[in-house]
Amino acid sequence: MPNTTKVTHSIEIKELLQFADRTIQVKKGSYLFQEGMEAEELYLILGGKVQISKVTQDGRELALRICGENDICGELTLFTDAPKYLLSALILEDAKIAAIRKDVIEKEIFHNPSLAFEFMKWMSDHFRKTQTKFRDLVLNGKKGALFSTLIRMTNSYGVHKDTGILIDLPLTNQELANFCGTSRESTNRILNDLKREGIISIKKGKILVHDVDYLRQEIGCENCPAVFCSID
Amino acid sequence: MPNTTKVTHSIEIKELLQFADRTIQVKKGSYLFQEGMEAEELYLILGGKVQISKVTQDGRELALRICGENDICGELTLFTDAPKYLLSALILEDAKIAAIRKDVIEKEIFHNPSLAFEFMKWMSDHFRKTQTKFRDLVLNGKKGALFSTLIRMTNSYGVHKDTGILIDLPLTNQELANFCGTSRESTNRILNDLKREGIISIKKGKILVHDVDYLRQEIGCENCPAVFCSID
DNA sequence: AAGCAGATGTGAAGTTCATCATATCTAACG
DNA sequence: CGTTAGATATGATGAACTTCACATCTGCTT
Repeated sequence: MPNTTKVTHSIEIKELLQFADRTIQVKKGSYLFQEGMEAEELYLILGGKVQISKVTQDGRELALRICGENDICGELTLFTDAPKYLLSALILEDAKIAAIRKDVIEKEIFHNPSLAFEFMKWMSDHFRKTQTKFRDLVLNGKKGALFSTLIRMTNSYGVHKDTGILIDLPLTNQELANFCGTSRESTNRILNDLKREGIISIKKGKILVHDVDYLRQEIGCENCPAVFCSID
Repeated sequence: MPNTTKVTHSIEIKELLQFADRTIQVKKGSYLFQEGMEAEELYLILGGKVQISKVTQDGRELALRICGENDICGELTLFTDAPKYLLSALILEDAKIAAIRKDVIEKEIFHNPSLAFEFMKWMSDHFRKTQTKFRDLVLNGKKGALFSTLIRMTNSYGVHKDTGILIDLPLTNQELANFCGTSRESTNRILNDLKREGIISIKKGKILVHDVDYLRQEIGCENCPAVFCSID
């Protein structure tokens, strides 16, 4: 029975699009969904940026991901009868988004092995990203949390320049702090240390990382493939 | 096309057993697999306990899960061509374990929609557990990390007694600390505070939690279903 | 019963981080 | 161009946590 032939699968995750119910345009600053809202759809981002985060009872915010083109969000309640979103999705940049009904996706996955396979692969990759990210946060202190976040952002939204990698997203200190579970002030101090050491520089709210290797080394990065080391 | 009929699925995750290559007995103290080993199988625990953890370059250990009967481990490299285990699996209690070849599982999932569905459901649940656990670690400091770990252990391995819930696992301070990313000393101090306040007591290396609600309240627990709040 | 190894308990000192306070910078707008 | 709101920068203070050191306890072995 065991057979080493590789299973081949011919579709990609963005082909979920064909099961979309509708496509929507959402403006920067609004929410695609919020914690506690009835969860009946999951979303495929066609353009723009969406930040997924969790708000605590005492008003702090933990940012988890920034999704861009071809990312999926709102997937957490699939395969359960949990009726409500667990996280909130804030639009960071005007976005075009396909909405896919949960029941349709579940049914489709049941009948379409290629889609099921591709979706599982996505979940698996997504799990690894999340786990390694949190591992960095827990094991390397607040500095490590920030370094890890910066590295991931270079992998997801980095643009290569002569002098380093530009993270092509406008980010305030507070927004970065939300990804790290730190205070705005701590984030600011660490960023300034990095500036003084020439590791990064900041222009117009965007961070240019001159020396990613320094950041990697400081958190004992094991150079896992970039697909598992991203912020999306 | 959209149809609200609930998809029904008739198998459970333990039916993976039918695809097992072999069943093995593993002794306490040995490793089922270790980081960096060639990963060709995933495992279904039939009995005993297995702790999954990550060892850092500087020798610290972050414990992630304790798996018991009907749990799956070694699943992280499924659906990728990553050839090596990313974590280590230490046997805490003599275990009986079914080994299932990755290529067999991938193929089977491709051809068996019920299995695929059930496996996805497992992955989805597992993701939620992991994410909420880490959220607790990051948002509520080391004390919150320990409280969260204790709560999860009562859900996974708790036995109800007159005076509270007994976590039926022998755990040293160091082992608990490894789950929280803290030092042994900090864990010890927090545990002693809890003892003095009558929240817990410890007998023969096992923790009896008298007041789970106190722990829940301190970390702003949102009372999610126990299936998402466990340590396995 | 004595001895030993591993686990627990706890003070003291140092580091990391959050919080509060306040000053400065920057971009947008009349 | 001056005003203003929001963002950044930085000192000071205290809380949280780690580290080191050492004492004590506990269960196991001979």
